Amino acid sequence: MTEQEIAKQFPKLEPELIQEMVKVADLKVFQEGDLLIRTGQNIRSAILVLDGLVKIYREDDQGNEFFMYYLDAGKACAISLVCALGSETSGLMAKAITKASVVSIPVQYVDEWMGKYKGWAQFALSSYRERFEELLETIDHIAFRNMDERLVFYLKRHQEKFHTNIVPISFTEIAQDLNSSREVISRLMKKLSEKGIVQLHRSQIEIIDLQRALS
Amino acid sequence: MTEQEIAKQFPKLEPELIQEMVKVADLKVFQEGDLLIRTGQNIRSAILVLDGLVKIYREDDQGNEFFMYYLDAGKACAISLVCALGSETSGLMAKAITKASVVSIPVQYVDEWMGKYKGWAQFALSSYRERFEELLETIDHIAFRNMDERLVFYLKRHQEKFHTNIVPISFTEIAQDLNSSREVISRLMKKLSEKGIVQLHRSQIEIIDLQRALS
DNA sequence: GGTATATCGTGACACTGGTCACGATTGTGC
DNA sequence: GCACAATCGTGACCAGTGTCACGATATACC
Repeated sequence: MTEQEIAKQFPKLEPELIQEMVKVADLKVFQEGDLLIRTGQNIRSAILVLDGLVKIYREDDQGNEFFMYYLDAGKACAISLVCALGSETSGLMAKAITKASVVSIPVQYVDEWMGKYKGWAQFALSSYRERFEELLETIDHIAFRNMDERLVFYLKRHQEKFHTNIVPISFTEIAQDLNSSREVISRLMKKLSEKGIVQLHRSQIEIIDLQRALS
Repeated sequence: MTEQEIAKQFPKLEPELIQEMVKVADLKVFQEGDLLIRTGQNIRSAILVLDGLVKIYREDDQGNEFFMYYLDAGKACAISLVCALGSETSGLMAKAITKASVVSIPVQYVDEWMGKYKGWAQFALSSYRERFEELLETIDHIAFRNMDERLVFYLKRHQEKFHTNIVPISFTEIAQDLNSSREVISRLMKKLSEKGIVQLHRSQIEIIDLQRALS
């Protein structure tokens, strides 16, 4: 982990802060499918994503999981900041869906740097803000929208984060992410393909034109 | 607005900060039913609740509103901090449900104090954290629970915030808050009263024993 | 090639919850 | 008392979606 690597993804942090970070933080590399944060785990470090993509889920006591949002390079897990400060456990799960490098910062520094480096405080705040907005958007969808609209939104988010029209995710996994069932996704996907919005292939979906879903 | 009043509700803020706050902030008093924040409004000040109770809603473009949480004395509207900093508009609505006194802090100070007063930065962060947790809890309910459980949770929150077993809210309003319909609430309430969990009176509900709802 | 596994399609059915229609009850203002 | 509004109850119906059952197809591994 070099200062350049961090500075590139987190340009708003002060050089001195980055120097200190290199000294005290760990670089952790996760492989595709690895869990960064497990439900119920006591979180002891804040997490900044240097590279790769991480999926954040909410999990309830019955083991239902619900996809909330992606974190990519330059983003921080707001929940890890929350829990780091409070030493609390969380009902959250973070999973690497590509190979991912993250900077892991021990609890005490998260707090200490808040007063010491203005850039850090601003970074933490804007992380909260962005995650907060995403949560609100998520609430909108589950509160006000039907499954068909939510599915389109799901595909759209994937398209935006991966910059590709190929979604290599099985219906089963999509169903889990949306807290639905495979059969429902299957039915809705059929409708989307009939409308020419997507093309279905085995184990992957090709997005043709999501705009058309508005009609 | 005196320093004592503020210090009483916000004991963690530095005396110097409170002095400055008295100088630059406004005290606004809202009557029951008044809107503090309107959907789509550009928010120009952060809001701290000194007294009374405020209800926070999410509203979508079709005018559906969805109750998220209460703010009481000593709490801040995290969204007003968000939007204050970013000068953005929000899809949110804040309504006074009792007579409420709030401290209204112009945008520029919200940001300035973040570096100047450690107590302020910590207060802002912990506001985010608490609101974030509440949002997660809200997501749990709409994602994983049925309307009957959500209704019980709604009553429970009211009981906790108001410290009373009398809920003076019409079925129509509860239905709006839960993004449901009056008839559904009516049916579920009947079940709850048959189980002895609540007693129904005109325009108000008496909570008898919410614990029993678990069975 | 053959077997196991993952993935997907689909019809039948049930349940939750939203909508409609109508009426009953209670409170309010005159 | 009387008109009116707000509140609540309830039956009928329907749409969305979760569940079950079963089969079809593709992929992976031996």
